[in-house]
Amino acid sequence: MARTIRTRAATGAAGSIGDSLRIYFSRPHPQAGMPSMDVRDSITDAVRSVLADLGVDPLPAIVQLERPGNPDHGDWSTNVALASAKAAGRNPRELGTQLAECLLAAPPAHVVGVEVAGPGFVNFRLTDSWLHEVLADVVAAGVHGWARHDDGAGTRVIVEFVSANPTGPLHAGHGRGACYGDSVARLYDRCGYDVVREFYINDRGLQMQNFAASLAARAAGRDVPEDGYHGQYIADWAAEMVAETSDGSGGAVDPMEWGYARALASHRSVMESLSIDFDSWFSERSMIASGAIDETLAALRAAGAVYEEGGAVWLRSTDHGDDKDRVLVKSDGEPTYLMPDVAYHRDKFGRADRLVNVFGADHHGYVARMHAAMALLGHDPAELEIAITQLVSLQRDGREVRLSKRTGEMVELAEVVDEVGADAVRFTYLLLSVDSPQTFDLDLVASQVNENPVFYVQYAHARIHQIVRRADEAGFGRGALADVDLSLLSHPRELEVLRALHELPDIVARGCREQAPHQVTTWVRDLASSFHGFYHDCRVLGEGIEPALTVARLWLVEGARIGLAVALDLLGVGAPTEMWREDQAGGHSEGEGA
RNA sequence: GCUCUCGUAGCUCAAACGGAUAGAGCAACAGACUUCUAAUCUGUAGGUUAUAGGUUCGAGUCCUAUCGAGAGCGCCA
Repeated sequence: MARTIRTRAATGAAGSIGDSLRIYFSRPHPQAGMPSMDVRDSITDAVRSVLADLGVDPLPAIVQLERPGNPDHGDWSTNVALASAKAAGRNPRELGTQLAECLLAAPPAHVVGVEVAGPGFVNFRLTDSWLHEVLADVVAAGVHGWARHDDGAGTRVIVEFVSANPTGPLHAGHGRGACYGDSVARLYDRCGYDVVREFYINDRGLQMQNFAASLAARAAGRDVPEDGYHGQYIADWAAEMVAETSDGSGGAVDPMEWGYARALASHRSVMESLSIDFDSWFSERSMIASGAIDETLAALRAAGAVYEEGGAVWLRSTDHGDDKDRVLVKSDGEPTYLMPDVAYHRDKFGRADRLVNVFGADHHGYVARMHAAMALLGHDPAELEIAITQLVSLQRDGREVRLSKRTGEMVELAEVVDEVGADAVRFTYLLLSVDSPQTFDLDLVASQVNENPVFYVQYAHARIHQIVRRADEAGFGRGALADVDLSLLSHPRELEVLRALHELPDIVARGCREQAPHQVTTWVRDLASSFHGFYHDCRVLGEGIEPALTVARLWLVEGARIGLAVALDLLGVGAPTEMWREDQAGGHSEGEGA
C-alpha cells in the first residue's frame, strides 16, 4: 500500500540550493579569516620532522593518516613506522615507540596523547577542539566553499554521456549513464575543472534511415520494415507527424528530419526533468559540413596510421593494443561508424585537455580501438578516460523488461521519472558503484518510495529548516560565530556529526579522481544518519537547554545543513525545506517562499 | 573459444594508498512519541569476503589457476 509523498522544495536544479533558506534566517556572517590548518597536516608535518631527527632516510614520500575504525585506537593513526621501517633498516615497533615519545614531547595542535600499538601503528588522541575548528571552517566556507578544491584549475574537461541515437525516446537504461555522467561533471566542477557536458548525436547513417523508414511506414498505415524500429512510440510519433502535416500546411514532411527533431525534443525534455543540463549537443552531421572527417582521415594517413586492403581503409589499431585492425572506410566508399567517432574525439581534444566518456557495458569492446585511434593521432590515450557503467536490468511484474528500441517492449525514462520522481530516480541510480550491474524493479521502487534512502537524507535537511524556523520564532539567532562557545559541543552525537563533516572534502576529491559519485551518496547517508541521531538525543531548543548551548547547537545544525546541501547538489537531488506525509496534519504553509 | 567487468550477511550494496575486530540499509526479532516532524532513534541476530594457491609484518583489495554471472567479439551502429 503506497502512500504518496508530498515534498515542498525547489527540486534539483543546480545552484538552487540554499535559495529558500533566506526566508527563515539571516545569512551567517562568520568571522572572515583563513581557514585553520587541517589537523592532519599539522600532525603529518610533525611526524616528518621527527622522522628526520631520528635519522630515517629516505623519508617516506607520504605520511598516511587515517581514522581508525576502533575508538580504542585514538582519533587518528599512522602506519608510517611500518611503512618506512624496512627502508630505514629499523624495527617498526621500536621506530614507532621513538616516534611516539618525541611527538609527545612537543605535541602538534590538539594532540593530547600518542601511543604505539600493534605491530607499530602510532595512534593520536586529540581533544574535541579539533572538531570545533572543523565546524568553524565549514561555516566559514559555506555551501559554496566547503569541500571545494582547485586541483583542476585551468584544466578543461569534456564529459560526454548519454549520446543516445535520435531514433527514439531514452529508456530507463539510459538513466543510469545520464545521472552518473552529470554527477561526475558536478564533481569535476567542484574540484575546479572547467567542465563541459556534451551529448554526441549520431544524426546520420543507417540507423537514421531505418528510423525514418519505420516512421514513414507507420504513417502510411503499413507494417514497419523487418530491420526497422518496432516500439509503440513509432506508431505514436507517426500519428503525431500525420496530424501535423494534415494541419493545413500541406507541405510534405521528411520523416527523417521530423523524427530527428522529435527524438531530440524528447531527449531534451527528459534530461531537463532530471535537472541535467548539457552545455553542448554535438552533431555528427556537422563534421561532414565542416570537413572534420576528411581532415581526420588525412591526418591519419599522414601519420601512417592507416592502410588500404580489399578496397577498404583500415586503422592500424593493433599497433596500440587493439585485438584487430578496424575498418574506417568500407570498400563501397562509405565510412563506418568508427570514422566519424574518431573525428569527433579529435575535435574534442582540440577543445579540452582531458576527455571523459561514459559508456554502457555493451560498448566496452569499443574502448581499446578508441584509445588506439587517439594514440595514432598523437594524443596520450590516458587523457581519454572511459567510464563503463554496468547494465541496468529492469523488472516489472516479476520479469525482466528488455531495453531495446528495436523490439516493442521498453520502459521510457520519462515514465520512470513520472512514476517515482526525479529525486528518487537520481538517488537510486547513484546509490551504487557503476561497476555493479543494477536491477531496477519498477514495482518495488514505486511501492517502496517511502523506504527510498533519498527521503531519509532529504528529511534530515527538512528537519534542519524546521529547527531554524522554530529558533527564529523563539527569538534565537546564532549571532557571530566568534561569540559562540563551540566547546559546549561535546556530546558523542554532536562529535559524530562534526567528524562526518570533516570527511566531505576527501570524499569529493576521491569521488572526482575515481569518477565515483556513489561515494558521495554513501557519505551523505552517513551524515544524515549522524544528524538524525543528534536530533534524537540532543535538543536544540526548549526549557532546560542553556541559551549558550542552543546557540552552539544552532551552529552545528548549520554545519550539517551545509554538508547536506553540498552533497545533495553533487548528486543533483533537491534539498527540501520541509516534508510532510499525506497522512500527517501538514505543517505551516505560511512563510513559504516562491 | 578469446577479451573486458564482476563474485562480500537471507536480500540490495559499502569498504581511500594493501592496515588493527569487514560496515550500512532492507527483511526478522525486542524496545522508545506529553518533545525542534516517529519519513526518526536504540538494541538483538546475521560472515571461512566463490574456491585453491602465491606475494608480505599484514590481503575483500595485488598475482596465478579454477568455478560462477553479465557484457563484447561485423567492411552493423
